[in-house]
Amino acid sequence: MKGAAGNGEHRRGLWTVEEDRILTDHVKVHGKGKWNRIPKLTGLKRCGKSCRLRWMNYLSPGVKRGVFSEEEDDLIIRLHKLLGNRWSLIAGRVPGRTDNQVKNHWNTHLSKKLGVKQRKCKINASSSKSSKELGGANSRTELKSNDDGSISCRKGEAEIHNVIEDSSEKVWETTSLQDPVLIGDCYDNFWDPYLCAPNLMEFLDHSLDLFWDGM
DNA sequence: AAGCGATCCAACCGCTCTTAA
DNA sequence: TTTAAGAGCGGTTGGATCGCT
Repeated sequence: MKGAAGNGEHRRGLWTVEEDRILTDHVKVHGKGKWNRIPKLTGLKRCGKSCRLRWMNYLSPGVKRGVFSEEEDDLIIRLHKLLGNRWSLIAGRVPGRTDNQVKNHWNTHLSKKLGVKQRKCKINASSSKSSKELGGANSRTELKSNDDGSISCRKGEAEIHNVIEDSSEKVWETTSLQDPVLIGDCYDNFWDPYLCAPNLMEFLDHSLDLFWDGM
């Protein structure tokens, strides 16, 4: 690994069972947040950022582990086509999966499966470098399509959100009249129309069509 | 069994955004 | 309005494991 964190003050590398236990116990008692205070309060020799990442990507009870299902793959591929490398947004629509998981899965499996060339998203709206190059906050609202078909920018993030949410609502309206058909190992207490609607991909395709028509 | 390259994925970094004082 | 701290994001790295020779 690289860089400034290796100053001897904080441990790096894989987390031990004991460290996991300490962090889990702390979050159970105090809740999430104030990550930078956790090392002081618990004695963990990890930086706050590392604690947050470990909780979000591994220890949080909502995190699903194991292989990705066909449905998840399909959903990720479609969302990536719409959103590009907006991993957190994509992960937000894939229940139980974190942005890191989705990103890794895309880079190691799906991009190969689709034959997508690895290339950087030059106008990725959340990319620190690109937003700097494009000059600040407005860069989030100007989009254009990439060679690989993904959208980099043109509509604002909120609008993209709206398209996804609209689609979600339509799926919900329709499917709530039916008995849910759970695909794969859906979570207890979690029901996501994207995963459960029989025709969910048609809805998503339709919403994508509407999205493109409006551009 | 040993060596070695390929693959996977957890973890880190640098940066921006958000929020509270 | 400014500023500092906290939170979050995407890109990248490197250690562990796998599979082939």
